[in-house]
Parts: sequence; structure tokens; C-alpha cells
Amino acid sequence: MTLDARKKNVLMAIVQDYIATAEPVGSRTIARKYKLGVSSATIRNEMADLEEMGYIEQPHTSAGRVPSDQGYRYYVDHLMKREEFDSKEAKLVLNSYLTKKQEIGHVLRNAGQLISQITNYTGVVMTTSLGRGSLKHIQLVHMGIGQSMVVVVTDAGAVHHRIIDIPETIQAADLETITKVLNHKLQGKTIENIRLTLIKEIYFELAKQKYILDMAMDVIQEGLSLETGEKIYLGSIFNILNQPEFHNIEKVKVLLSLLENEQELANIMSDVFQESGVTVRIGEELEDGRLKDYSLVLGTYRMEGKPAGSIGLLGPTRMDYARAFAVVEYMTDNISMVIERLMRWRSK
Amino acid sequence: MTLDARKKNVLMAIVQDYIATAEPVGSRTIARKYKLGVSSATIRNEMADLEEMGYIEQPHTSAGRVPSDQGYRYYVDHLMKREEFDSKEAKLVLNSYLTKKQEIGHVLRNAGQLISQITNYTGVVMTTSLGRGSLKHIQLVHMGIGQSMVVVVTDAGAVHHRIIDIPETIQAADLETITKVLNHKLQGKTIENIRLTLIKEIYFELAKQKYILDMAMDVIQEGLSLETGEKIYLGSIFNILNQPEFHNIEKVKVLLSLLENEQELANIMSDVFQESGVTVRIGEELEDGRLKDYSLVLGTYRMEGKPAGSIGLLGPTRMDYARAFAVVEYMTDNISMVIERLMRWRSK
DNA sequence: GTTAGCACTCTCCCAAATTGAGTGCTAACA
DNA sequence: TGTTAGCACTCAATTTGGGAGAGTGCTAAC
Repeated sequence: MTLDARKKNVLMAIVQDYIATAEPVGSRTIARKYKLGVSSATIRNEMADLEEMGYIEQPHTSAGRVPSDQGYRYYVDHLMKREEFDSKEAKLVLNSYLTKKQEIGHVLRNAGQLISQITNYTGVVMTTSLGRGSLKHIQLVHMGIGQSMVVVVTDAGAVHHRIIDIPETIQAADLETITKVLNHKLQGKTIENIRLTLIKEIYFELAKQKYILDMAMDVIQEGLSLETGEKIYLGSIFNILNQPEFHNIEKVKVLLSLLENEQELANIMSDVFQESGVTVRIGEELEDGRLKDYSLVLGTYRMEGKPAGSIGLLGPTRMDYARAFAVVEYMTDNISMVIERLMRWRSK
Repeated sequence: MTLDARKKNVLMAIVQDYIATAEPVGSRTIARKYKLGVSSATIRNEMADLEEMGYIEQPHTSAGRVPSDQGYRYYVDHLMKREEFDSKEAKLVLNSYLTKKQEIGHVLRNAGQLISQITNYTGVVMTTSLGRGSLKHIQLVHMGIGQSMVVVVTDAGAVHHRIIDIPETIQAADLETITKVLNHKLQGKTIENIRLTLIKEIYFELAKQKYILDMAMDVIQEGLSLETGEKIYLGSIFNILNQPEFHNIEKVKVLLSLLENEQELANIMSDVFQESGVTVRIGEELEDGRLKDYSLVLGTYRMEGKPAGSIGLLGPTRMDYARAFAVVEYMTDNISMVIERLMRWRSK
């Protein structure tokens, strides 16, 4: 499993050249471009060995070699030189979230787009469950005769709202009363807490408004549990089409059909999710067959020190991993920082 | 400018055949498939005339003819037989918006997707200014020490929120007081009303909280004016890739670069916007050069009888206009109805 | 005014030939 | 024993050339 120095050099050359050119790379190219001090014949021998070991493959006889998933894996784990990423523009964008405070969703959406722009791959961002959400505030707003809006604010900073129909006799003042009771009884409670005992009390207190309460409870429940569901933000898809692998439409279709299905994407990303650091899944390591030619590089952003979501990118297996790692690392760090500040109240 | 009956028939045959097959259509095909009672030679003569008049074009000598933008235009205006669209599934989806009441944004997003699915073109939905929004409710929620959330509800049913930093000395009770004053003074007011005189009163009343008020006013302003901006919802992009014209990637790229830029798309759609009925802009009639091979079919959905937004689809000029019209008409009618019901309070 | 017939044009497709990049193997060399 | 030069071989990609087919425009006859 361990490779001698020269094999490492050859593999590195192959991976780097293929990343740069997207063309299968031959022994002569390596001998010429990467001065390894040996002839192409020697390199051919090494390549034969590497192929046997599974690190590289030949699309067909008489073509150059291409790294296999395993080859990329070895490259990422042992050969790649880590880089630092830093960019004035990125910094500007990120700072703008802080000076003009933004909604979290907005921040994450833009983060995804930023990654797409920077890398020409597709940025992906996923929020994970923020744990059980608890109710911070509920408000019933009288919109007009017969309709009311229920607004739910959770301690995670999410706002959920819906219009409900109400009896026409209900006045704004009635809604205010209900609002008061609900807040008094339910503030700080999680969905389980609510279910268990409190409801009866409230129904007792507001017996006349049973219908409205039913609706309101519904919205509360939705607001508190929706939170738990994963949410996905995609960067631009356009950018990744600049990659030469997308010369044929079928690939575009496959990718799009997957990216447009939020649920599937969420599942895939959840599989990759890990506590800390930057992870990569290469080609077939991603369990979904449609992604066999893609790699997913994901980092974890945090809140209160706890993982709060993934941020990363999806690109062809032939991607610039060093740069991808650097960008993802940069973004996770910064987004963690931004979120921490936007939601300072949670971290004391 | 007016065509005799036979020319009309020939043009109609060409348009219909091209729509169905995406292949240039020749004189023999027409003679064979569409029994016009004349030979292919006669049709050739007619076609020569039609070409001279600008209704059809030849990709190259010895290819069949293809309708020009002008040809499609004539077809749409004079030849096309209007159809009715009706679908069980669509009805189901639309009804689900009503039984389980949904947020408007959610309804519109899904409407776009529904169109994409039904037609294999790309559904587009745009909300236009709902006129000056007025403030329905404002709420300051204490999130924790030093931070508060401002929630703004407008009479259009939109909810806008943001986290703001507040002095650490401020308690939940203080925020409640501010909330009360703000609601008392500002409810029902539009952004202009607010600016003019009221602010001073409020600042006077709540002199100590100047800082918070500044932030809150900011959020209010944002909430009320954001409303005015157009918002775009796109259906699935995947579906349109099934159209044969997308065999080459460049087209996909051009389309995507445009679709991903909300602002540009909004401009284009605004140009097409019209008070009532279903409109179509064909190819070069759309001013944007990138859309020269596309047509946009748009309808207007309404609220309180007034136009509230556009809903329609974008597809290749070679699209099934009859069906597109029918679907768009169906969707505008239904979405108007759904929105009317969801926002019943506005229409009395 | 309509039609049959025909020469002409142009694309598309196929097969054969050519090119060129790259390999594997072998024999010689250090 | 590891390295290298050389060479035969393979295979995809490109080029070439020749139909085949679709379609047109024109003309002369009906």
C-alpha cells in the first residue's frame, strides 16, 4: 500500500497534470514537463505498476493514464500540498453580512454563490438540525375580517408564518388576548414540552377560541419542527458548466436532476457530514451512482462550538483539490464566525 | 400582409410540423401529411412566396423551411386554434394550497415548478409591486442579552425580519413598550406616511431608545419597500433540457446565465407584462439577444381584480404555442383564485 | 393556375486512409 | 539490478471522398 518516492512523484504528476488539462497524460509528457530525472521508459514502467495497484487507469490502450478514484484519494491523503486561501473580495462580501445584519438564510445562500464564483464548481450549503427548537415568541396578527396571520419566532432565530381563517366575529383585541396567553404559557418551550401538559391549560383558559388555537398550534408545531429539517442552498449551477467535462448534455441533465431534488441532495450530504475538518468524498465513495464522476468537498460550520451545518462544493472528480480544500476551509471558518455573531444570544 | 387561404394552410402546416418534429419541413412532407389537395410543386411555389414575405426561412439551400419569428407571430395571431387545458393532477396540487394554507411565496414557487413539469419548458413567475405596502404589525422580540429580532408584517401578507444588536441593559419588558408604541403610531401607515411626521413623535416618546428605534425603522423601511421589488420564482430547469434544441452546451450556458440572474430576468419580464390576457414574445421580439431563440408566454394573475404578477413559461421559439397558451391561461386563473382566497382580507 | 419532370445543391453518413499519441516489450547499457 | 533506447503495435481522432437522400428552382406541358 505504501509507494516509494518515485511512484509518488509519478502519481502526483499524473494527478496534477490531469487536473490542469483534463487530458489523459502519457509517459512522455511527464518526462518532459516534470523533471523527475528519468526517461519516459522508466516512467512507463512505474505507470504500469501504478495501474496494477489501482491508482490510475487507461481509458483505452494507447491513451495516457487518468487517475482512478483511489488515485485521487491517495493524492488527497498523502501527496497534496495544503494551500491557504485568502481573497479581498470574499472578505468584503462576508463583512457586509456583519455590518448590515442579514438573515441567516440569506447569508448561507450567498455563501454558496460565493463558492461557485470563486471555484467554478457548485457551492452547496446545508443546515443541519439545530437541535430541538424552543418557542421565543408567537404573534397573532389580525389581517382583516376573517383572517389572521400567525407568526412564530424560535430561539434559533427562525421565523415561520402562515395565514389562517378565523371566525368573522373575532376582533383584533381577541387575537391580542390569545397572543398574550400563548406567549405566557409557551415561551421557552420545545415542541414536546408543549404537547404534554400545557395544551389543556390553554384550552381551558381560552375555551371559546378552540378553533383558532387548533390552527395556531399547528403553525407552532410546523415552525418548531421545520427547523429540524435540513435546508439546502445551492450556489450557481452556471459556473460548473465551464468545466470541460460538461461537453455532453447527458451529464448536465444527470447533475441537474439531482441538484434540483433537495431531498436527495440532503441525504447525500448528510452521509458525508462529519464533526470537524474538511472532508472529501471522491466519485464512487459517494454512494449515489449518478455522482460517480463527481467529488464533494465539505466542511462543517459551527455555532456555540457545535456543528450547525455543512458548507462546501461539488465538482468533477478531476477538481483542484488543494484549492477546493482551501476555499472550503476559509468559508467554514468565516461563516462560523458570521453566524456566531449574528446569533450571539445563543452562545452564552 | 394578408395571406390567401392556401398560403395560410401551408404556413400552418409548416409551423405545426416543425413544432412537432424540430426538423426543417419540405414541400413533399406537406403534400403527403397535410392533404391540401395540391402537389408538392405547387406547395414549393407557395413556400417561395412565403419565404419572400418573411414568414419562413431556409437554413440552407436544399433544406426544408423553418418558420421565422414573423411566421410564428402570424401563426399565433391568426392561425392557431386555442385549446383548453385541464388536468386532474394540476387541480390536486392547486387545491392542496387551499386546504393546507400556504405562504404565497410557496404557492408561486410551486406554480412555477408545476408549469415546468406539465410543459417541459421552464416555468417563470414574477410578483410585481403590490402597490404601496402598509404596516400591519411590528414586533420586537428579545432574543437574549444584547440582541433583539425585529419582525415586520405588511398588509400584503409579507413578513420581514432581522436581528439587531441592542444595548445590554435593555430588557424584554422595554422591548414590549417600544413594540406597543410603534404599533400604536405606525399601524396602517405606508413608508411615506411614516417618514413625514410621525417619526419625531415617536422619538420624543421613546427618547431613551433612540438607537433601537433607528434600527427598527430601518427594518420597517426594508420590509415595506422590499415588497415593491419584483421577485422571481423559477420552475425546474431540468425539464427544458429535454427539448432537442439543447444538444449543444453553449445554449444551455446562455440560458442558465440568464436564468440565474434574477434582476435581468425581471427586466425582461417586466417589458412583456401587460394588464390582462396571455401575451407572447417571440424570439427577437424579446429585446435581449441571448433570448433570440426563445419565446416567453406570460399571463397576469390578479388580486382584488388588479394585476399582481406574471406567470408563464420560457421555451424555444419552436414551442407548442397552443398548449402553452392553454396552460398559462389555466394557471393564471387558478393562481389568481388561490391568492384571492389566501388573502381574502385585502379584497373587501 | 397547376403539375410533372429534371438538373442542381447541400447536408449527412459511411468507410477507408492517415496521423499521432501512447504503450509494452526487448535488448543493451551502467 | 535498475535504467534506457528503440521499435512494433494499438487505437482514437481526423481527414478524405464518395454516395444517398432530401429538397429546391425552373421549365415546359397540361
